[in-house]
Amino acid sequence: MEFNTSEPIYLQIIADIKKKLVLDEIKPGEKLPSTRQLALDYQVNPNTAARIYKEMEAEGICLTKRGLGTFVTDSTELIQTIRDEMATRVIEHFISEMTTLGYSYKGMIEIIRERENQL
Amino acid sequence: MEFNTSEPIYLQIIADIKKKLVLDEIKPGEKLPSTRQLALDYQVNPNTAARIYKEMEAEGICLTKRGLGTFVTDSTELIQTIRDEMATRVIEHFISEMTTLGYSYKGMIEIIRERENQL
Amino acid sequence: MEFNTSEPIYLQIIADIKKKLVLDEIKPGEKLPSTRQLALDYQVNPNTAARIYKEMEAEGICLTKRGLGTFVTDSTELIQTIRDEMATRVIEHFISEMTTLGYSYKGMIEIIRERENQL
Amino acid sequence: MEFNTSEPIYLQIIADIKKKLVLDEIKPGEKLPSTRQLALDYQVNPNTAARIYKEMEAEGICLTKRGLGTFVTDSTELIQTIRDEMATRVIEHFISEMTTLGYSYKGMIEIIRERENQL
DNA sequence: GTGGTCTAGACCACT
DNA sequence: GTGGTCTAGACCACC
Repeated sequence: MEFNTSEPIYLQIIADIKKKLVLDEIKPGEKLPSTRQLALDYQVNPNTAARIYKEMEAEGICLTKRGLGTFVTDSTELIQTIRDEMATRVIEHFISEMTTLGYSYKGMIEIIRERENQL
Repeated sequence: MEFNTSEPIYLQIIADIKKKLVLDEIKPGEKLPSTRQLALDYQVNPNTAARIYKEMEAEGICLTKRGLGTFVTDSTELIQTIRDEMATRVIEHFISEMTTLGYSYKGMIEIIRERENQL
Repeated sequence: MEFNTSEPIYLQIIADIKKKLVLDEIKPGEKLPSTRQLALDYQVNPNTAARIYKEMEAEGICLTKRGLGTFVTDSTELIQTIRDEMATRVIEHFISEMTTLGYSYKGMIEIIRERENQL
Repeated sequence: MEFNTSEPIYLQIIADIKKKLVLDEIKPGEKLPSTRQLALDYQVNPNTAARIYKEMEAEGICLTKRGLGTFVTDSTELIQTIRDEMATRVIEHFISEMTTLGYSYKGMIEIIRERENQL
């Protein structure tokens, strides 16, 4: 995985893990790799890996069981909520940007249709 | 203008100026306020204001004439290009994100329509 | 290092670093000194040092990894490209100037030979 | 004439006039345009035009006769000297730059020959 | 420890 | 008056 230099690495990795969750590549309740393994997987500092689980735990996405490891939440509702939150953020950002660029809602829809036809 | 604490002030101001450019509130070839004036307008340090114009000049959006001031490029083509580039980047980002979140093009259009009706 | 008063210090330092790069005194992918260290090395303000790396990053010569430091690009191709671009610029400038001064290509070669013999 | 934004306009114009002198487009002893006319010719501020003649006078290239105007020196020797000085500066700059880029004298000659053949 | 940003204030060259 | 550069020193996020 390549990192964008402008956004914090740990946030990029969290976003990556969330995507996997949402796309069901990681199943609810599944065990996540250890921080050491995570550090190896993403080629980052173990401190950074630890921070990632800490942040995700604070968000309720995963929880750490002492001596067992870190597990994804088994609440499918929470996963759905995450998905919705992510989508809402993406959409609001999109509409706000396009509006300042002078696009109407109609124009946005049109341009998405165009893209679809280009496939 | 209020600043978001997470994004650098100078980038927020650049984005603001670009918006004005794209929305034709600033005309091609027009003189921009002096760095000192810009600093007063946005309540920032003159140094930060200078940085803004330097950055924009590097992007080709404006050019400075020694002792005279800073001027927006008079190339309407370039302005149009900037607008198109901005739009393209926004759209591609949107589609890529929404696709990984499991949305179809149809779904995206639908959700935009919903937003429109909520206004 | 002594600075020429007419050219900005930060540009002189950038030129110095580029020279080292081109002459292979700095290897591709190598870590550059921290901004604070660079400031000490060249006896300039840390701010000026930071500006140097920022400028070089904009040129694609180096890239910074957050919290780790600044690294020279590991692309030997890019370094070669930089070298070629620098050489091309220098040569074209030379030929154009000498031509307007009334020199022929033969005359240019002759004068370089003379200089060589003066060593 | 287009101006380079990084070098002072008055120096660029002086260089331009010197070229004309060296290329014999301006003859020794010839009357130069008035500062007002010069300002119009180059589309610059009259202050800048005045500065140009002042600087050139300091270099001995021209002299102002009260009520008559500004005249180029009629010393062909001086013009030759100017030509030589310009050439020397250009050559030294070239050799120093190419040397730091790792070129030998032989290499420089070769590359000039190549350029000649490309014509 | 690393770079990124910002403020404050100074000096300079150019128009 | 205009931008360009530089110093000094502060705070922050990141690794």
